[in-house]
Amino acid sequence: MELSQRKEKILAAVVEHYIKTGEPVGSKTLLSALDITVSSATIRNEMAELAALGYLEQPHTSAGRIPTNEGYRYYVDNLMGVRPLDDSVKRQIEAGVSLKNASPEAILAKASEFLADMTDCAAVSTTPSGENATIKRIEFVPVGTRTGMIVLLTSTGVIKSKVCRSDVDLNSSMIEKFYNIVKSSFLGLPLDDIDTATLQTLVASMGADALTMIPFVSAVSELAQEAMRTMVMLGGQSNILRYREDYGTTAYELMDFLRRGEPISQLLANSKADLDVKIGGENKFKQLENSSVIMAHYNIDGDNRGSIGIIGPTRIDYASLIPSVRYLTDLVGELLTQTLNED
Amino acid sequence: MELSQRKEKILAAVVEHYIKTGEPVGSKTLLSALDITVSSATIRNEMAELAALGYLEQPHTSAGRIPTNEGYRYYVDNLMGVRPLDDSVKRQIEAGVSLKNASPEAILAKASEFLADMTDCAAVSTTPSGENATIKRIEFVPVGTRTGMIVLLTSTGVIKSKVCRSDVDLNSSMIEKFYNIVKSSFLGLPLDDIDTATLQTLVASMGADALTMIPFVSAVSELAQEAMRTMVMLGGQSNILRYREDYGTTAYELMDFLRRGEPISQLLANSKADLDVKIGGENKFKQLENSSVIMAHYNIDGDNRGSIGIIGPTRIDYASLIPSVRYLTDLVGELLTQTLNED
DNA sequence: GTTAGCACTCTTTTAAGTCGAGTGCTAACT
DNA sequence: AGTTAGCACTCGACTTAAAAGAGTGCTAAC
Repeated sequence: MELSQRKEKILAAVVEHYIKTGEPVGSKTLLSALDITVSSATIRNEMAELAALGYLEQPHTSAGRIPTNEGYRYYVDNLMGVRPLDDSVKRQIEAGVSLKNASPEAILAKASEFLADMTDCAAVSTTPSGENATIKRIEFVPVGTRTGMIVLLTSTGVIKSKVCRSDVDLNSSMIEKFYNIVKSSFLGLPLDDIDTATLQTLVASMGADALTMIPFVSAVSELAQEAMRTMVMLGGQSNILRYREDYGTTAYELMDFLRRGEPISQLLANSKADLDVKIGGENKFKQLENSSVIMAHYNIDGDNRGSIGIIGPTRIDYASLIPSVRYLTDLVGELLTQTLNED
Repeated sequence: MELSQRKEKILAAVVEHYIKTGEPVGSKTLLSALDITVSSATIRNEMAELAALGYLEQPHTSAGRIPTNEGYRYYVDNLMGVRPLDDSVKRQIEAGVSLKNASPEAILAKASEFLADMTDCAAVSTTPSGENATIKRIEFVPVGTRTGMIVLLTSTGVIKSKVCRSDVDLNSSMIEKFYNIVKSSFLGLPLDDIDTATLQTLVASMGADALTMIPFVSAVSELAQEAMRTMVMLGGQSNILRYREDYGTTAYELMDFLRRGEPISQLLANSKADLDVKIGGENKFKQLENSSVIMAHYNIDGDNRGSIGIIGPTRIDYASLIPSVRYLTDLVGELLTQTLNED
């Protein structure tokens, strides 16, 4: 659908004004905001046509126009000027995510917290997917006579630990056996290769040692499960209250939706594009009917590994927020790549 | 301040009715809720006196009475029947906090989440204070040619890890030296004994090895700092919206207050009593002017170690929530004690 | 194709009036 | 002295009416 240049100008102005004020915008307001030398009547005509095309709508007969989801979409796809980020903003973002020697979880948690503060939206991020991760290292740290702590380190830098309780007193030969099993059967193994079937054949192959080793092996398997699960980091839920009246659903429902990480991670994972903007109903979830999501993927070693995004009202400031999310996400990707390659 | 038995009965009825409905309660309503055989006029007289004493107040001239903070206080201290918990509730709580082989952090996070769901309030918990914790174990896990991961385990079950980057390539003698230092200088040491002064004397005593060992030692010190810092676990922020109109401050301010863990941990730490109820302005923080906090301490090995609490409107249901918080907190204490002693 | 003008629509604001819950007070009663 | 019925009074909540204001759509002229 091609629009005349003037229509585009008007649509852009409506979107931008509405984003800024939250008020329906009328023909006169538009006139002063626009550098076009036409009368308000002309603008009214144009707006009527834009409304007929589905880009604008009226809350009620005698109010100004507000963009429809399609209007926003057209604006984001064709009209929005993607001005490059200000250097000061860049530096601000850099300062916001830099964390020395931190774990991936900590970096991502910090990133969503910071992004939320910066954008006044709720922000989410997911930890790197465990899909292509392998087991890099497993350590056993004895703690008591029958207990020890197993520490698992993945190729994506995730570290998980778990207390493991043996059925008999520990001794050095057991520990040695455990390390042998680790070496022969776990190290370098993709996380998602560890399922009950492979575990069973492994246990079967251990013969007499099986009984004493089972707690260790199953602990490792549980750790692998945990390490594979992508976690959702949430930040700035309180910002939802900032634009309360813009979210169609009640603020409560939205917050509740965010709290359950599951749908969020689905939301973020479903998008294939490098940077994705979902406007209103474009999201599958009805709780997000009146919300927009701006999300980007970060890469580790060039591999698409996880996402960072913000959730705001549909009248979110796309033009300035999209570059910010993009920049921050790239930065986090670099940071994570760097952290992991130093290991 | 001693109140006549009838006044107490009336005060209790007002408090309980207001807690239940949120509406100011008048003399006639009270009459039917009370098993006293007096007229509404008598009740009015009594209520007027209770108001003069500062236990009740009127939102406006022609409305019923609501309790003042002093009224709630008197109710909580003298009137509230502390009926023992229902067995079904107990079992529910037990199911809510039980988590096998979990870290203290996970247990506490789960506990506040569960408590929030159960009480419809926001819930908080703090991780065990590092005050009396000692270093139980330190492990070095080599990961790259110059990097490794240091894992620190405290006597309170906290596990922290950090990447450590050496200035020169790692070799086994360095690692051995590190373990010697750990053994002689760190193991068993209280976390709060590790300050820059002791570190400096330690480094000084190492002579020629100082240079290569500094990254390791300082990583250990950072880990100790981290392990000592009590963390605040937050749950059920969205519940704040449930009683939005009851919180004097805006919901936003309150959520924002919760988000910064610092004041919360101060709040919880400041109370010395085993179980503490702070009503409205009794809290130092102005964001909590119209909120009540019910908090309890959990003990590990009989030692007061951390707190769990809920934050709700002043018209929170003290009588039934206090025992719940108490029970859950005790349970968590037992669980943590058990988890730690098994190690 | 553009524009001035104007009637029309619909929300928001303001004002006024009514209703009702609940009180405080007085005077009588036990 | 304590209790109670009765009643005037207060003040918010709700209803209705009217006025104001913003903005449109349409028509007719340019």
